[in-house]
Amino acid sequence: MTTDSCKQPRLLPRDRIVEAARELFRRRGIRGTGVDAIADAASSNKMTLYRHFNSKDELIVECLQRAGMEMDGFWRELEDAHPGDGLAQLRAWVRRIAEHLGDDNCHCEMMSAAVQLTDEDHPGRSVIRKFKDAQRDRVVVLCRKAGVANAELLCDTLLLLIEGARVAQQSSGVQGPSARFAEIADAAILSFSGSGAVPR
Amino acid sequence: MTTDSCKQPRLLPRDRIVEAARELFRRRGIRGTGVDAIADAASSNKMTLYRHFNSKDELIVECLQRAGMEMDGFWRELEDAHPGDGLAQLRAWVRRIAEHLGDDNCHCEMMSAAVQLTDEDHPGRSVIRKFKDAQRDRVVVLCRKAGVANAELLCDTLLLLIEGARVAQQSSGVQGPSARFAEIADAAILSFSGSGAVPR
DNA sequence: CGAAAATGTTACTGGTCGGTAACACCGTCG
DNA sequence: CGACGGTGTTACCGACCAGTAACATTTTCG
Repeated sequence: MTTDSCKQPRLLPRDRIVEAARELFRRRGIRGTGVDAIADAASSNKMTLYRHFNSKDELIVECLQRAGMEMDGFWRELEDAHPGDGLAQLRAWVRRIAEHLGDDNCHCEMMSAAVQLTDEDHPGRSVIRKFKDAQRDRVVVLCRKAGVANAELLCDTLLLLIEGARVAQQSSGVQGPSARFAEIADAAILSFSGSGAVPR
Repeated sequence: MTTDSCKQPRLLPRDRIVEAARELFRRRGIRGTGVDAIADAASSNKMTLYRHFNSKDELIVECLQRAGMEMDGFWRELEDAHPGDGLAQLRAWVRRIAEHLGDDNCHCEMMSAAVQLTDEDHPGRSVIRKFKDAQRDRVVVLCRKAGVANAELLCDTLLLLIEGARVAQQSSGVQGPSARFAEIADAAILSFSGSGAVPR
């Protein structure tokens, strides 16, 4: 009856709960999702949930950490596909983000959580903060490897464009400004790398 | 006791309620703010609230509409300050957004609501959508007036950068990528207007 | 003034929330 | 076999939620 996605392959209850929570948080929002609904969607129950997590907030933290780990794997794939080539990795990064923009899971858990976790002291906020800082470091290194003149500026430009594309999709739909994200981001990369070590 | 901001000048109860709601929505989130808290903050009570609004959702809609009207006034100021000069209006727009980025009220009510109103059919979503569409139309007209070659592309670039700056501030704080928003947006305007009908 | 409208007060409903207690079930391993 | 750890079930708690009813009070205005 429930729209599940992780019951068949008999994952451990803990993993089913986390994945069910992530999906529900995406669809209904964090505050709009009750622990009962999470336990149901995970084909488990509230008691098992609270045996693994002392509170809903702890579960939220785990969800964010897992999302961060998935992104880490994502970056590793890029490095494997274009080893040492910062420019190619940047381009591939932009392309894959653009591809996922329309998905139901568009990898915007961090962004959504950052907006929904209004409490400044929520434990999830430090997870978001650390992830974003690490992401920024990674991207700026790629920009340097790509040989662009002002690596920090291109880095922040891309980060703003990406976050903007994700949130603009929530506001204006897929036909809004985010539809041209790939085009815009590519142009940014080109303009920065073109003025430095110019390709072709 | 309560951190009010609109009780002294004895506004109408309806206006006090809307303004109190907007402030609480900003600080605690929409789902995290109860109607009792809104009525209290407005130095009013739940009954008067429900005499003016049939539901909390109606109040949310009114808050979004009022936020949109404030932005309209904002645009009118820009037109008055730089009549007919699209390029100057674009620049002033970017500058003022950058100035407000650090504020507690950074004019991101629409964006926050777009993320928090997870229900696709929530009446507030159409308000957001209409506002964003109108904003896009306005900006693209300004870009054309500014004489840039690809007005639509500069328009969407700026819109993505702005939304990105606002949400990046939630994720990474004021010292994150959004700190360089003005610099980045100015560079975008320059690169577009410089390559088309070049000034000077 | 006096009536009518708007506002305030209290108390209540039915539902949901996060979180817990007590107990039953079930597979694993000794 | 029996003990045990992980899991499921039911019921419950106090707090909060959106929304309403009945009544008292204040404000507005003819």
